[in-house]
This record gives sequence, structure tokens and C-alpha cells, in this order.
Amino acid sequence: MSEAGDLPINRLERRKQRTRMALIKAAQSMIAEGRANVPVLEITQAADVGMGSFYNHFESKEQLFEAAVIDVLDTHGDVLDRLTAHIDDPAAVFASSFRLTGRFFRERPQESRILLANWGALLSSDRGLAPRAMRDIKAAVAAGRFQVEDPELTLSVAAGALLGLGYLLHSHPERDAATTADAVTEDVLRLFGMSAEDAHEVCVLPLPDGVFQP
Amino acid sequence: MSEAGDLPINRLERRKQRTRMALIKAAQSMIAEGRANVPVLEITQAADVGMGSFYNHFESKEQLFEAAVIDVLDTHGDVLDRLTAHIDDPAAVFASSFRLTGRFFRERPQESRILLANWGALLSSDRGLAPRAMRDIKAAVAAGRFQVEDPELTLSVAAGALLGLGYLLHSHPERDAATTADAVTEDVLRLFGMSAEDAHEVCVLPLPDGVFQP
DNA sequence: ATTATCTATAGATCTATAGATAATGC
DNA sequence: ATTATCTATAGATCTATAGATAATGC
Repeated sequence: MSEAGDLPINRLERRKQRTRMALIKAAQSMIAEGRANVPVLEITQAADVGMGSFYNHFESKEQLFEAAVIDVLDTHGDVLDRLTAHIDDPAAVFASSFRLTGRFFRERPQESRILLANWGALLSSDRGLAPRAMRDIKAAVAAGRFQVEDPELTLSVAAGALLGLGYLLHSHPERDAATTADAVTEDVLRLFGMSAEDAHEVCVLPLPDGVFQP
Repeated sequence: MSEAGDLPINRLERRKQRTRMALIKAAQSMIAEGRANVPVLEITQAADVGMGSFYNHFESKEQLFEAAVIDVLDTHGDVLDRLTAHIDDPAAVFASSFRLTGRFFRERPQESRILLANWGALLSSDRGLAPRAMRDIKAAVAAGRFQVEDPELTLSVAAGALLGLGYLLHSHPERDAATTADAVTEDVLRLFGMSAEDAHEVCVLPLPDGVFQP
């Protein structure tokens, strides 16, 4: 589920990618600040790039913003892949993804704000959490770990709960993200038909830490 | 929790209110269509009101949009009050509010799109669902109907689940809103510590119908 | 007489591009 | 020689208001 970010062949191509990425990062700050209709000029200034370069890379602000959201989804997806690669039990992969995303909300506030502002993509995109969670739910059902009648509804509800968690963590910076996230994850797993004991068990598995550095 | 919408004293005042409301309704269409940076002129044309009138009522588009969201929250709140006034058990009030909101998503798509686009307000405003749900959760805990440790977290998760439901209903118009909403509500009630039987019981209570006409 | 609304527009702001410049490829 | 970037700006678009008009109050 992760793409190897092939290095561009030559310096020209690398410079181009650098400009593109600077624009995407600048756009991400703007989205995170809730300033969706900032002028293009301000974006290019934040990216330290000439006004004209913008149109070499994107046809419109909307196109740039779309690319910015995709970048965050992919970052999030990569984090999840990297940190759950060693886990076999799909219920545990799911649980760990949720618990990690809760921590992600606290430790990467900018990316998180973008995910929360674009929650439709979080719930339904073919990038990021959604496809991974769906994969895990189906595998866990097949393995007899979850009892779920309607995986689509289940995923929507679970992702919604995660959204609520994200919102709470952002509006209450004093809350401990790890504890709160783990509590929500346990709730969700019980909703998926796990016993309280089983749910607890997969929510106390150790997670790697210092782990959100790209 | 509902304000009596006092009739304005005289015709001048009524005309003023009509203009204001026309602007709010026009803004609501725009928000529902996802066109948050539509020009003021287009809003006033949709409201069939002169450009200058806009500034008699609002200082900026942002202020109008805020008023438009508040109007939807209040409409939603009024519906909930009206339709749950006769219920005593706080768990049943909560359950009915959730089930009704699910139906609301299907039957009033425009208002729903606004609620979903402004989900932060849905989760935390002192208008609409959030304050009512918080009131019901606390009352149900006091009455021994819910076992909930952290009402704030609980409300966020539950409201998030509702959001997920709303999104699913909008992206899958073929789903039966009533059945789906009731299933989610039952899930949420079990999360709140109710037995499967008790949860089911309050989710099959009859709801009034044809009921979303203002 | 008072108040709300309307029309018309000055001035501010923004987009998108043309044409010049700088960096890299070969 | 080719390609990306940069600067400067024409033209489009939008905001916010001034001043005129219409509706209501008394």
C-alpha cells in the first residue's frame, strides 16, 4: 500500500519537484490555518517561489489544495504502514492504526487539522486510513476476530468516532492523547463485537514512539 | 431550550426580517453547494435583494455564513425539541434525537450538508444537537441508564459516529436512512453501557413521521 | 420624517500570462 | 539548446459605499 518515492533522474527534475513540494507545503499551512481563499501570490511568497512558477505546476488553487490533501493522506498512510508492518492479527493492526492516529492528532497538529478539515477524504479516499481500515475490518471478520454485519457502515461509524476524538484533542490540548485515543479504540473494538477483555488486550500492545518524524 | 420567535412589531421591521432571512436562505444554498467563496452579488441576486441591502444586515460574507449555520442549528434543535418533548426517559430522548437526526440527513439534505460541512459546530456549539445530547447523557447517567466515565469524550465519539452516518447516507442515497440510523443508535447506546436488550428497546420506540416540515 | 432598499461605480484585489532571466543538459 | 523560474502587469473580478428611490410610520 506504499509507493516507493523514486528519486528524480536529474537535477532539473529535482528542482522542479522541490518547487512543487514547497507549494504543497505552503498550501498545507494555509489549509491548516483555515485560510482556504488566500491569494495565489501569498502562497507563492510563503513557498519562496515566483508567482509564475505556480502555474507551471498547477492550473488552479483548487488543484493545489487537492494535491496538498493527498500528500497528507499519503503521509498518514505511510506512517500507519511503517508502524504496523510487523503485526499479524488484523484486529491488532486496526487497533494500532486507530491508537496511532490519535497520537498523530496531537503530535502533528498541522497535518491533523488538514485531515479534520477534509474528513470526507479521510472517510472515503482510497488513500490514507480508510482503505487500510477497511482491509483490516474485512480480514478480522474473516479471521473471526470481529463480528460485523455491514463493513461499510461500521467503517463510517468508526472513522466518525475517530473524527470526534480528533476534534476533542484539538479543542482540549490538556487531554492526554494516548490515554484518550486508547479508550476510544477499545470502545470501537467492542462495537465490532470483541469481548471487553480481547479489546483491552489489543489496546495495550506496545507502540513504537518518537515515531511521527517523516 | 427553544426561543419563541416573537413577531416583529411593525411592517418595516417585518420587511427587514424578510430581507435578512432571504439572505440567510440564499447563503445556505451556497454553503450546501460547497461554494463558500461565491461573490456577495451572487448571493444578493439569489436572495432577490439589492447588492446594498447586504451591508445593511451583515458586515461581511463570513458574518452571513455564520448566521446561516446558526439558523440551521436552531432549526435542527427545534425539530428535536418538538419531537421529543413527550418523552421522559433521558436515554429514550437521546436515542430519539439520534434516530431523528439520521432521518433528517435524508429528508433535509440541504440543511444536512450544512451541518456536515460545519461539523465542529455540530459537535460543540451551544445550539442544536450538542447541548441537548450532553444534557441527556448526564441525565441518563444520573438515572442509572448509561454508564459513562467521561461525558465529554463520550459525546464527541457519539457525535462523530453520527457524522459518519450522515456522510454514508449522503454518499449512498439508496440506503434506508431509518434502518441505518437505528442500527448506529443501538451501537452507540451499547457503547454507553446499556444492555443489548435495553438499547434495542429504546430504538424501536415509534417516531412521529412527515415531521421535518418547518 | 424616517428607515430600508436599490442602482451604479470607484477603488482594491486577484488571476493568469507574456516576456525576460537563470539554471541545467548535452 | 532546453527547461524552469522569475518579475511585472493587463484585465477581470469583487467589495464596499455613495447617493437616489421606495416604503412605512406617525
